[in-house]
Amino acid sequence: MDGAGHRIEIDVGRGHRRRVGPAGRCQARLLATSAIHRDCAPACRRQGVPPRRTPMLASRMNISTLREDPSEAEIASHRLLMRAGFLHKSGSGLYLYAPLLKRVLDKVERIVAEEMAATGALEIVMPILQEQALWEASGRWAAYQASRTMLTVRDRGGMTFGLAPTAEEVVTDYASHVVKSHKQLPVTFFQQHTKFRDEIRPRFGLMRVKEFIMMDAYSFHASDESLDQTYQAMRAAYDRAFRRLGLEAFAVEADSGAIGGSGSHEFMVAADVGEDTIMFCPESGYAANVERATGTIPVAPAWESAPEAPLITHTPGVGTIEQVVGFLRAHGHPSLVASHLLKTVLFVAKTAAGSHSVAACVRGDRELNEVKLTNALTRLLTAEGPVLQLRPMQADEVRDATSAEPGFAGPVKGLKVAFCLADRTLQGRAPLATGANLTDHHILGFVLERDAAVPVAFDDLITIRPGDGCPKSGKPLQEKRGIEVGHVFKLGTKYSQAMKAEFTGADQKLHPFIMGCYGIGSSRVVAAAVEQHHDADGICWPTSIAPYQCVVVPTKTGDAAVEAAANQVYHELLAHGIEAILDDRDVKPGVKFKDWDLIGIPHRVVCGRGVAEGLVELKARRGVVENAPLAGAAAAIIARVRGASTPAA
RNA sequence: CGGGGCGUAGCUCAGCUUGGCUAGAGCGUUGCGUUCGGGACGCAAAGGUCGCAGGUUCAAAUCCUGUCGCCCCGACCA
Repeated sequence: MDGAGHRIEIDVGRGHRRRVGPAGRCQARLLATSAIHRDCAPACRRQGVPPRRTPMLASRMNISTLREDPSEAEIASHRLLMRAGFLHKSGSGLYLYAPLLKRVLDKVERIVAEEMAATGALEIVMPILQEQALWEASGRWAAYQASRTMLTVRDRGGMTFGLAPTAEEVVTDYASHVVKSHKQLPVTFFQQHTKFRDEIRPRFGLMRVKEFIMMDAYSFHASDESLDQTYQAMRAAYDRAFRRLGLEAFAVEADSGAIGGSGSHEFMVAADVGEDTIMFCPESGYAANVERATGTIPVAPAWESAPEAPLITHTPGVGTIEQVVGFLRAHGHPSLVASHLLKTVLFVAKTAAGSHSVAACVRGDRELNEVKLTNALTRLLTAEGPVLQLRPMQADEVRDATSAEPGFAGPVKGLKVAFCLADRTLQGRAPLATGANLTDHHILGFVLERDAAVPVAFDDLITIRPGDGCPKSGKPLQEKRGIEVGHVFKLGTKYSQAMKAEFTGADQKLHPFIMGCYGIGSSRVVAAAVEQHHDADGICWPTSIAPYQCVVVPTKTGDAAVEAAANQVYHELLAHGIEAILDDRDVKPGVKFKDWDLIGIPHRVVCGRGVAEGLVELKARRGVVENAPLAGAAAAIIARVRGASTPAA
């Protein structure tokens, strides 16, 4: 089979020169190329042979570049992937991967798979349709229905299925059937498959879509130490994979969200268009998603004019923090600042057992972090399972809970909520001002631990912001934006316990698996790579994931010497396993240059005016033009490609 | 789901306010010719149920009602 492939290539080379027909289209070329596609490439793929020798003529590649940006595309990756013809929108959040993108994605998946396999992980394929019963066994059906993340479908028999947003249930069920003994542990399974999430709002092209491709891995362990080892091995494998992918990615502490579990890190690619905010400390190396970040905040200056005892004060029409501060400063408290206020935000929290009203108190100058509140509530409500949904109270619910108009709530007499939490920075006996649960009134000189009319649980509830102290070094934290391209979780026994997935330990007793899970958004990696590697002319693919490594551009169609030179370089490259394109299109050179810059092929060989003197031009996508002798051109490109695709580890 | 915007040729958009000729332009596509180193030029051509449905009117891309879709800002996540 291999031999046949080679022979066909040579045929292409020979038939290539002869021109037939007035438009300069070459019949022999056409036939030979389609023969290759039919006979060689699929066969190679079937045998797992890398598609390295697939010859490619630009005239047969269905290149469809756009001169203008599609109106819907806002960020670079979306804009450029669309313009260069990598992507076609099929529906909102649904994309067709064009031939060029398929090649990029294949390379991403291949690198990820190699790094996973290098850790000893075993590749599998799981179904995308998952039975409701499995998800009920883990207890996640309700949560995913509540958040409406999972799209459900029904078959003709009336069975309900979910479209896989992730696969903990399926793989845990699998492990429980095939892993019986601690001697088989640890073991890690992974797959690279389509995931579906019913996104509230798909956006940014490939960045946030309903259907995407993700590598998801799941590890099973007999001990926490073993989980720790694999968790660290996975983090290291991610580092290697992202380096090979040409991405600058870094790990940050993260919230584990709906997946659950104890420890969790996200892998971020720094980008201004990223949807996540990261707090970090250059001093200590601390980095965390703002959903999760902790830190120290400056102590509020003393409020000197505070009353000794709680004092109900008429504050007509001032419901917001700014208004209250302004009013009180004008009425006898000129030194009062927002940090002297206690802000009470009211929520309704839903669990499997029902709904609860919740009051959350934070210092007036700080923002409440709803992720932290959700987690704090979940800890408080251990018996009821996790908080499935947290939403702010509507105005009429606020009136019911406080007997006052919105804007005057406080943890004082008249507050009717099931739970009251307060940020731990409010601990201590400093007097504050807070709503009086009475329209147009606040209470001044309020000391939370002395005067609260409801039981208060303290927890970390505020959103950390730049300038707050790093929890490790105490130095000011900084902020940046990132694209989440990967995530690692320690799941513990959350799923194995719920689903009774157990193995026999050395003690001859049954134990639930201790689990970890790990994901890399392969299709999002592609978008992130473009965000990180582009310029005004188009995409600049890292060589490791470029759809092709080199393009050979003859600038004079019809000039026999130029075409011969281009053919020679092209076939030399192919013969050495370089993924090369020959731009045989009968268009002006400028069109070719623009196209390849936009598409982002890393290396270019131009055969044109220098050919008469035996010279061609070499140019890296971001480099400058260099002249080289025709005879050494292919070798030079080969050296560049090889050098780039094996980065120092 | 709340707030904002948009649906007219493959793409980017004019036209709509103030209803009225055969619905336009640029890019792209096809043919012929001239060109040929950074998105050439000339000539010719194809391509539209103006998102869909209903209404008002002698007459609707244009006005009204409904509906569907898409995009942007906020709450979910790889």
